[in-house]
Amino acid sequence: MSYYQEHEKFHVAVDSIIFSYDEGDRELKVLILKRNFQPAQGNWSLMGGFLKNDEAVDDAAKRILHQLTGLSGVYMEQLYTFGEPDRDPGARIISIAYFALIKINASDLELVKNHGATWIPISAMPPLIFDHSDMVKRALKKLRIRARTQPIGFELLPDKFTIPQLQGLYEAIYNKTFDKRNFRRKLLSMNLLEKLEEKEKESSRKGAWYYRFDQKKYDDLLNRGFNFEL
Amino acid sequence: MSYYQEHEKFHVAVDSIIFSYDEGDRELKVLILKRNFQPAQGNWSLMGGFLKNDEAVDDAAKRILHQLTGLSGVYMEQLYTFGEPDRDPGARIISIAYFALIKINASDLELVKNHGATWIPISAMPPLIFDHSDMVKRALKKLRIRARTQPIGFELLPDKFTIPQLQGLYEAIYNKTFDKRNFRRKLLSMNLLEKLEEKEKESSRKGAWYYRFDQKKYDDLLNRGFNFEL
DNA sequence: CCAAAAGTGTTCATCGTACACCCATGT
DNA sequence: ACATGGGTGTACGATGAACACTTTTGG
Repeated sequence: MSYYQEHEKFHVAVDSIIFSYDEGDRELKVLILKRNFQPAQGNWSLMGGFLKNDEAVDDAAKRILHQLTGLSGVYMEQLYTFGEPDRDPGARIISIAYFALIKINASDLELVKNHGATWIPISAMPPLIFDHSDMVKRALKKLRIRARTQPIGFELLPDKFTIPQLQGLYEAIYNKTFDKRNFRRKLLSMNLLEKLEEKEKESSRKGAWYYRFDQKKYDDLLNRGFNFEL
Repeated sequence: MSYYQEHEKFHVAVDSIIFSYDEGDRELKVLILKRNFQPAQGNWSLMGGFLKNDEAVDDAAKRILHQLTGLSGVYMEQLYTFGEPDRDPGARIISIAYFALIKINASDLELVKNHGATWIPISAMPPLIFDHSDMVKRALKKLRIRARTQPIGFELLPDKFTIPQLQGLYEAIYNKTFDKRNFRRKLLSMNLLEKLEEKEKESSRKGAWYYRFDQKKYDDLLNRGFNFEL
């Protein structure tokens, strides 16, 4: 105790890179907002907040996401801790960055009104305050690794989705196109998707079958040493 | 500023998982020590220390490694930030964990004397204080991913090493054996190793050729989109 | 009947994996 | 001469990549 008290203490913040996929323009987007306090007031920023006493860091990240979006039960993962002494000119802040994957339809309404937040395509990010652009860059890199290695793409789509939708998502994440025959075969060969008896009819005459990600099957396969790999 | 001051501050520590490879018994080892202050005095712990004002977090990790081993210029990577409120019963401490890869010969002497530190095989880790066992577990997982994905195995070997030595290292990391013909072929086919005109004669009659990792070649290949993959 | 997106099979090159024998040398 | 670890080549199956046509249906 007395030993601990000899040492300095620091402000600890959590900043979140919130991703979503917009099926309209087939782009991966990040939620940013105009900062409403000093320093750097009025500039673009990630959503963040300060850690509280008796609050786990994971919980702080969830709380901050909930404040902005009203969402909970969302996929979140700790990304990296940014601790340069001068990263925030206002004060020394240690920032623990998280990234979140949300379904864009599920929110989209209150948040824009309440916080002046906007979805920006990753291809058109404006400069962000402090080291927030680095955070986005690192988050995107990690997302690309994760999406190839773990079935988290589904976190960015509605529960029911079609194979062409899923392919569009992956093409947005990696910014490249895939052969639709190979893509479909590979995914279906994993036996992780359940085909529904229902078609999506908005985006084509013929209609595309809906599928659903089957978490149980995935857990089973994991236990047998299966490795997701796209 | 005044905005920042409304918020609580926290002790921030850095804890390091220090790996090395012991060619004697072909085991991957972690450096742990008997904690010499309360709470949990006398129990096994990772090496750690507190972050200082005006010190970057990376620098704190380097400083703490240097204190214990006298080494610098070592491969270190941030692992994860542990922030449960009650992870340390003495006080609320946010701990940023790093892992380091060192060449065991390069140190091994002063540190054991000065700090009561010991190299323990990962297969025989005793219980550690607080969440330090989780840290080791997570570090090992990340090391396994890294070693397959980036040429960092060499950080655990002397500059000159033989293919059988390298294979022994990878077998220790993954706790499985590899076919020596396939292992050799795969590594040499990457064109990352420079063969030296010198043999290692300790461990066999015939002797094994020394090789050296060629950082320039690797950087060149990286620029051409090469991906290391074992 | 036409436009527009969904859906389907095959071929080929590449890569991972399994596997057994000879080589060099110190004692 | 023999024991010990170092070094080599081949065959087979699996996987990833390239590629073009048919199907459905609303207008």
